[in-house]
Amino acid sequence: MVALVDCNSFFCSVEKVFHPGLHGKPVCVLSCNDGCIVALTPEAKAVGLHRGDPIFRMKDTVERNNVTVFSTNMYLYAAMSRRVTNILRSSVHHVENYSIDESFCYLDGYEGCHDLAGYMRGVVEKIRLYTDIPVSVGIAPSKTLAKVGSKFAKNYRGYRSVCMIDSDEKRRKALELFDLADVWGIGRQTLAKLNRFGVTTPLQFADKKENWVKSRFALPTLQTWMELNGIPCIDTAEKPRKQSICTSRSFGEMVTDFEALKTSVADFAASCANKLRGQRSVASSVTVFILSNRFRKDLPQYGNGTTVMLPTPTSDTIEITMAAAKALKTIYMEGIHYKKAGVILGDISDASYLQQDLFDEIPNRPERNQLMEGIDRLNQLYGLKTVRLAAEGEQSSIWRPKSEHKSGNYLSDLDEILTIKI
DNA sequence: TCTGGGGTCCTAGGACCC
DNA sequence: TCTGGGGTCCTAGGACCC
Repeated sequence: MVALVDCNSFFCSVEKVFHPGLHGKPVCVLSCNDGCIVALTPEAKAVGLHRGDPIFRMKDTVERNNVTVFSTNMYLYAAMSRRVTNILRSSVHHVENYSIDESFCYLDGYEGCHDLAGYMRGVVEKIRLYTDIPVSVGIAPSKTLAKVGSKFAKNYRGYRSVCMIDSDEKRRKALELFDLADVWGIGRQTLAKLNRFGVTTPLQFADKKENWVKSRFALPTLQTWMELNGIPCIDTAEKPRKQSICTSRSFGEMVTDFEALKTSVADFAASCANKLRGQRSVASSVTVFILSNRFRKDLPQYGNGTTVMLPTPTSDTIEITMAAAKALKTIYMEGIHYKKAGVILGDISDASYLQQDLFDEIPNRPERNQLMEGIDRLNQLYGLKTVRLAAEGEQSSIWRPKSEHKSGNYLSDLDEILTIKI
């Protein structure tokens, strides 16, 4: 059996930990640049807000219902996520971190000595006690069914945070009541296709013959079908190295000037290089893309991207930033109001396997690597971007995303730790 | 005025090889 | 008269996830 542990409205729950008084109140957290709603509490849903709503359109609803709005604060959420994961790892032998707010716990070996649901309820209580984050748990023979279970646990109090699907009757009952669109692995396209064949519930889908599914759908949908029938086949093992690393942002204000655009691309390139070194990798290609504002039909639209190859695989910020600048020059067009840009590193490999290149354009590579290590160490000690390239521009540049409702770095900045008066 | 960011996997088709 | 079979690798785009 496998358990999925899912944090309820995770980003909102984290904000609520540090803002006592929001309990039971509508809260939502915005995407970068204060754009759309990405997380919201049930109370916020109840007043008519949805995930994905652009916040500027919901201003009336927000004001009328006294909804508390937060800008995104990923450092805070990541720090809290690590705490939750640590508690899980201390409770269950084999834990796989699947996303910032979800983990799979493999319960092999726990069946004999524990009542599984009871055991996991203990874990839920521990997480609540130590972090104040509410979680929901689904337990089932496959991950897809565990996900179904966790949704039931979240939506019905009677389960007391843990829903176990451990018999065929329970499985069929759950799949009959569950929304097909909410099944893990069924996206919009697959849902529409299933509907065209008259399949409208997960149970109807699971009850189809294997050949029926095989002849109409590709492998991923077949796997979902197997999982719904209790046959585990989806592998979510944590990948040691990312195959591509991307940093992209929408701009706070639209950018027309090449130099301003260049500083944004330099900033993104440097972030990518930093992430790359973080996983001890090197990259061989740098892709830069730029986009105008697709919502402004009154302005000329333009979007383009290009990839440059690096002569030697590298994780050097200076080299990567220069390559990105070169790429940008070839796609920049004057007279466009740019809204977004991004940098993607590709052809990633392990830094330790890197062969020395006789014709390396950087003769003092070992020293350059030491320089990067030094920069990383300083930035780790004194905060991100404390030491950075001049090319990355001012922190006040117009392209920096808006973030008008951001809470503090309560878990990572000594000056911002909350003071509690008793 | 205003609309997110970062990934993975799969597949079809083309290019190329012997 | 009339043009094979089997394979790999790469890439772009689609679909999905959080």
